Amino acid sequence: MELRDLRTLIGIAESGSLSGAARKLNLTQPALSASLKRLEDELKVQLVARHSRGADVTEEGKFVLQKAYAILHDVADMTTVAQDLIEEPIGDVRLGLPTTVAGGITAELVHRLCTRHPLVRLHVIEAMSGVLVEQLQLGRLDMAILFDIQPMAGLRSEPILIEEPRLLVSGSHELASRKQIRLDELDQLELVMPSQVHSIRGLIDRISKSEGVSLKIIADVDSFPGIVSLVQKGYPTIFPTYLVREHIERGTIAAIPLVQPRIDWTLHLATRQDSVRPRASLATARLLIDLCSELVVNGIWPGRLHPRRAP
Amino acid sequence: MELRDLRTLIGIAESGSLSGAARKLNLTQPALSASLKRLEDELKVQLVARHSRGADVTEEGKFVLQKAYAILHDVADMTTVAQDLIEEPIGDVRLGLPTTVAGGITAELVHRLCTRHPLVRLHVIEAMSGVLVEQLQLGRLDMAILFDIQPMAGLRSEPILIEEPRLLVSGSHELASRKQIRLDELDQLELVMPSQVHSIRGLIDRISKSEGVSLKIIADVDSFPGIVSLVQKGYPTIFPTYLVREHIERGTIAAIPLVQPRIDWTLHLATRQDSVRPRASLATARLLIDLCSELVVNGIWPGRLHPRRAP
DNA sequence: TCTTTGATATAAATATTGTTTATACCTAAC
DNA sequence: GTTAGGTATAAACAATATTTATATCAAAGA
Repeated sequence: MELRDLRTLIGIAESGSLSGAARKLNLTQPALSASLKRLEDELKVQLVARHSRGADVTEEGKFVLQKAYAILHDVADMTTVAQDLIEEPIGDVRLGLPTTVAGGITAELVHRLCTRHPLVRLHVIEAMSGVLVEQLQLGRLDMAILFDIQPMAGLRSEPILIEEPRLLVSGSHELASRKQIRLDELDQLELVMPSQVHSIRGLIDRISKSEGVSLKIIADVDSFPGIVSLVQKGYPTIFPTYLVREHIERGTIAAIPLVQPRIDWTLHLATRQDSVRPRASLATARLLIDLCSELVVNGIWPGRLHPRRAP
Repeated sequence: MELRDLRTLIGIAESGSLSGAARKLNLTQPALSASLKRLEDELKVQLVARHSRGADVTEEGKFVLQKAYAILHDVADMTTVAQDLIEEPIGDVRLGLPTTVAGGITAELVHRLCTRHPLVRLHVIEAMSGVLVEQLQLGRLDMAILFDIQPMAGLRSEPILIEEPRLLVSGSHELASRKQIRLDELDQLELVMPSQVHSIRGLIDRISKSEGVSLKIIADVDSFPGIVSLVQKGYPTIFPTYLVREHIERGTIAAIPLVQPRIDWTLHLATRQDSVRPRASLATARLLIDLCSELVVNGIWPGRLHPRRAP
């Protein structure tokens, strides 16, 4: 089946005759006749009742007609999308970032976006991964960085990079000089962690359970500065290192790689796909991914590029 | 634009190369290449990045691809609908009927449907017109007979017949022998009527207001048998005559045509259009319309066919 | 009633368009 | 370097949609 014949059907429905449709579509009447016949033969339904004063769409035809309109409407949508994609990006973009990511990239991203795409206005919403997924689905966000996302209708997601969280201890902690540490060694420590609504906590809980290690978590702290100060006071945590980079450089916090098992997760950029004017989203996504890749390649953001991004 | 090229794009996306898509679509690689070029030229966007190891859909291409899937999905839907239309009708049909219609046609409709389309199960829901519209929109009904409907998304409606309500008085009433009556003569009478949620009452109210006639309605009665017994006790009403046919023949109720202004309304059959398997609905709709037309033509149902049904 | 008008159907010729064939070229992998 | 697997391009070819020309039909009007 081809769109040509659907356009024919619509033309006939709207003009009430094959000849009328032919005039409207700049074709001859036999061409219309043949086109309609093609469609009817393919669907094996009589769509149009021809008579000497014109032609009427049959009851059956009206059902098919309805679908034909929907299809051609979507086709028009598609060309609109394509048009939009080649024009200068403009409009609002609502970007959701998890706490552990937002602090490190927001400023630079906003700066680059202003420079490269001055007509795009960026709204950054910082929240937990779970909240971001919800907001995305509700349409309140255009895109978000998420952890280990599963495919969802209307969303397209792309892996960006793989992060390895580390054991963070204060610089004066007895473990501070360790080059690596096994998960089962942690059962002696009094840890602080974010609560289970954070995906990192969920991951740690799952892994420690499957490894048969019981961690002593003495407090759930859903505050990044709170966790940092607790680490410095002697309560270790397992956390991505990006945001504590300065502390590590100053030596006030040590970040010890975890081995056996190795723990990592993938950061994805998930984007809503239903927009009819997606160019602003697309431009932002590109800058965002470029920025993240750059930070990782330059070693500023500890982690490695996802294989699909750096082959 | 034609579907051929959209299929090409999807094939390339799914196989990761032009040659792969060509194999899958039973075409040669240059044909695919040309098809893709056509699409890209038309949309003026590069959809696929070609390289020596295959081809990747670009970011822009993914937006277009998404729409392409939607379109071809709808095309598949359309063929399903068409298939359904030529097979033996089967399934459940939920039909909504206003009170003044249900009593007169339900039995015969069920009987005919059982005979002609034994695989179709009919559910008749009797309710007020306003309720029926709601239920239709909510998807709880497949079709309904409604009064003076306005076009709505997802519904197709077709006029069936025009009813003229009459003044019903008891056989012994002083007006019982009148051949016709003007609306302004009714201001002396003590009337009963259905409440304003019924469309007949809304119509009467609008007309009497615009004609400057104030009717004395002494009770709102939302019960058909209630109204009939009140008429017999001496309180006239304005009502369709179909359901009181027997009373009229026995002379216990007289039905007096209203003139100046003439009052009428059109009964429509409204059908949901979003079903993927509409043949049962369609078959039922046809029987229903045939039945109504028959009753009108034979004079059993007072009214006249809509001009579009009886040219 | 006969003619005219405006519609559709059909067949053959034509034009367009998509497809294949043949070839060149590119790049990653061996 | 050679090979394998990919894409691009041009010309020949095939398929198919379109036009032209004609036949047919039904309703409206003389």
